[in-house]
Amino acid sequence: MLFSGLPTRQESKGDVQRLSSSDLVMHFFGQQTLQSYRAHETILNQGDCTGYVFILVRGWTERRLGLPDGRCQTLSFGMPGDLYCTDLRARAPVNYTVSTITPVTIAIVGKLEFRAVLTGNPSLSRAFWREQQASLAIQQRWTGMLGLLGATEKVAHLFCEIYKRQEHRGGTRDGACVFPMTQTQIARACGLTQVHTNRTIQDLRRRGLIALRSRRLVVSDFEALARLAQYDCGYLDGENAPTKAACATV
Amino acid sequence: MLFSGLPTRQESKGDVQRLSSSDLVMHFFGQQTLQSYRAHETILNQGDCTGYVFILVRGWTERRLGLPDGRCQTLSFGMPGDLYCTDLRARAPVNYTVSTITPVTIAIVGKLEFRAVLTGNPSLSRAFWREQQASLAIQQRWTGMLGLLGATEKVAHLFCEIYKRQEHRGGTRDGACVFPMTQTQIARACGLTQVHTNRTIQDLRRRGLIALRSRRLVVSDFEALARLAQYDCGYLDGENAPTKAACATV
DNA sequence: CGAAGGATTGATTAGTCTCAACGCAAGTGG
DNA sequence: CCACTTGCGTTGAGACTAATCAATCCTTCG
Repeated sequence: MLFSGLPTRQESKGDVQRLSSSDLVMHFFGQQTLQSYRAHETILNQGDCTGYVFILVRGWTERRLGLPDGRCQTLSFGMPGDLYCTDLRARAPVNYTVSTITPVTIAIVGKLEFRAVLTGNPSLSRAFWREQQASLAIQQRWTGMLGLLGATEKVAHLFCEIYKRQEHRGGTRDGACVFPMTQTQIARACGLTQVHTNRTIQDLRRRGLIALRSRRLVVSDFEALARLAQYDCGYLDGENAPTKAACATV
Repeated sequence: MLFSGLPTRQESKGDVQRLSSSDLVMHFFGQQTLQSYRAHETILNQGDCTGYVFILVRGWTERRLGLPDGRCQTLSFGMPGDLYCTDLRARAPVNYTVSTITPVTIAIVGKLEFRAVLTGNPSLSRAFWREQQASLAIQQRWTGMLGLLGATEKVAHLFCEIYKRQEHRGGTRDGACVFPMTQTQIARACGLTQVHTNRTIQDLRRRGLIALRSRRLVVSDFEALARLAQYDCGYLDGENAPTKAACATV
């Protein structure tokens, strides 16, 4: 989300905390390499060591964790502004695989250069840190969801997250947004079978909570969906306090 | 893990990447406030906004995510050296609850002060960043394990993780280590029922993979346990490359 | 128009949860 | 020192969720 202002250029003012003032942007956009991928290609392989940071500029990606026995689980979906390979040590291996869902453009910045820019730029540095905090928060939330929600709730939660993340960047209209993932990909993210995911989605449709067709998601009643999914959007931007959810005493 | 050298003082040399040189340590240990808790107390509440960073100095903690409906899921276990509240913005809310498993001592450092020290100290700053990366890696791994492992594998995976994390700080002897969590707490971490966790542990015992009694875990054959759990220790220290696990093509 | 990938349906099975007890050990108060 | 309490671990039976296997249908795209 660090560079979420880049593609649309709409956050450039009024939000002091976010960094999208053009001089910061230019630090990278003057010197970077852009690279394009088609859908269903692999950008990074689990175990790779690269000297670059990857900034997703256009398109959607999927970050997966592979197990020795071949199974794999999606850890997060990426959309423009997301970063990969943020471990700035020169030869740090990544412990996930990143592949494209749609056609994708990424900006590649050398880690050395990236570090140099950060060092000379406290506000960029702070934004970078915030970005990292947000990733961790999302990942924690995802852990929670997988651990304690049932199938319907999980899928609903994913819909909520994707919808809200797009709303943040102004990517929603009339309760609808882009949703390029197939049911198989949803399944991998929710730790379910593709078949069961299908039945789950049908269930959500029948209840009138969502519509999903031709790569678009329509959420007519977000509140209802969020209630079902126990979704709490507080974690996405660290600004709003999350609800102080009751939690059984240990 | 940032300050993992503190309690035992055994990493102070030879490891350039880790920071435990006493001058760095003193930055905090000269000025901090120490605070003690008994077992089963709450240190931080989901939704709290504090101006402090918490450094776990002694004991074990549990970080939980609570849902509106009261259910909760453990996100990670904390042991000496772990940090909480690393979002350095003054009034950032935490989106998890931290409570003690054993008696605990924590060091409390004001965020302003913490930031100031970081700013003047690139190597500490880098270590802090690494620490954050490690948390994210652990959280990703946890997400993966909840999503795709079965009950037995999950529990085995948790045992592997706890064992390895202690091994890193020299906390193991003859394949044994401290393990203060109850079966209920294990269950909350693995997204299982306490009852089912119990049967699962019995199963692991019967197979001769572990022994667990009076708050100690004995792992006679780590390799076997790791194989069952699909455990790959590469992610704990970013130094070793994780295995390039095969991952089905998208 | 045919091929391929994605979505849907049905029948069956495996894994996990739920509910309900009971056992055992450590700690507490009389 | 014993009776009581409390927390943790263990066991059993039955219900239910989600996985598996196997087709079939629909849509998109070359």
